[in-house]
Amino acid sequence: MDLAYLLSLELPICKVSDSPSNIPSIQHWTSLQHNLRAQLQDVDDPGWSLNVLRRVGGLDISFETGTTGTNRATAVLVVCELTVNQVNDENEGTASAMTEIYEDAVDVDMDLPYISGFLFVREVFAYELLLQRLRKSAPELEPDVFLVDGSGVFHPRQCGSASHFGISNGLRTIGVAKKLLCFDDFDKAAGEQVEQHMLCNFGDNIPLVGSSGFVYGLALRTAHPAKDTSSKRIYVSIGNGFCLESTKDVILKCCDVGGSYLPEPVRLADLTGRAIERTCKQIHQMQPGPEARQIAIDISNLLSNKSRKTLLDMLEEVSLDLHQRLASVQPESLKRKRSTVEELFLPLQGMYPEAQVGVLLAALRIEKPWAANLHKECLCKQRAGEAMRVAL
DNA sequence: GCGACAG
DNA sequence: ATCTTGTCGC
Repeated sequence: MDLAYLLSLELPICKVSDSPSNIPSIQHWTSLQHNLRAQLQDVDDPGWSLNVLRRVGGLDISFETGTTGTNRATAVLVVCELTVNQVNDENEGTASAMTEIYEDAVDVDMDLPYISGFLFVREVFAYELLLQRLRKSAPELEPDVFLVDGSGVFHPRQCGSASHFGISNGLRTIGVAKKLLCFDDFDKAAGEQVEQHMLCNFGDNIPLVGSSGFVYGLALRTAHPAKDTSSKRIYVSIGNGFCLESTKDVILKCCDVGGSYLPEPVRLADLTGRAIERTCKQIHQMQPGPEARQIAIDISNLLSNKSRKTLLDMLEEVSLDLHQRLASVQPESLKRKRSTVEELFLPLQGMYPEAQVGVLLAALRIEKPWAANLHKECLCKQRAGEAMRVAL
């Protein structure tokens, strides 16, 4: 850890003029990582096998674009279910696919800067919130394993954010990084060795070995050469609850179902976060203020693609002033069955009476084709804004 | 001494 | 993480 680098970030928790020993948080975080590392489980849970894998979670955070100053972001949890296709046109035994069965997003406010080696400070709090919300609203959908955008044991103290999240919450986790992390035991030279090594076929991999001999993880080719000619690979590491071999097996299973080099649940969480951020940006141009993010996230969380489409059609059919408040729209003017208006429009109006019609239309236009079959409970049964806004 | 460092 | 531009492929 380079202290000059840390100080140059102007951490709000310490003054730039402080001497290195006066950075309590860094020391605290470091010892927390050492404590957690001692509890890390790097062998398979008893009874684990790839055959029992049913659900896989993906966690990712997307950042606000454009606006300077405030550092807001959207954290997303997606849960996918592994489905075995009955129809095997080839002689292979199991052709499988992954379907999104759960999706949740929360607004996060990042006060703290990103510091290499301490990613957990920024991200794990949001992941824990998403976990609590999952356990509260759909405990039966809890995944068998969580894929975390970041690394696990591939870390200077062998406790990256994936391990941190897994150990703290007693979960099986895997770290999925898109870039190599370099530190004293796995330095730039070791990293270059790995990057130069060609990985040609799906599943090809080389270990990430530190100068101490410790195996931090794998560089893994996860794209099929026919589909993706680029040399993109991911760097996977044990998070918690698996050995490295099983970690690799789970990742490969999540990768050969989609068209990306990213495991499907992580890819979908990423797409969802980006879609929400795009919508936030559009809303923000019409109506500056913090409520824009909340509306975009609520609409994404609470309404299925189908319900959003219905509401959009309903509101577009009647000519409305985009600047008028939602509360001023007469439900009687909407050309839809009374039950449809009661289930969709009235709850929406109750949630955002003050919002401009144009803002709601923008939020309803969010595109998430990958979630086409995702079912959401009807709006009137949901409680709006509950625990959705957090400040980290 | 300088730059680089998962997201 | 995000911005950018062009390029390749379906």
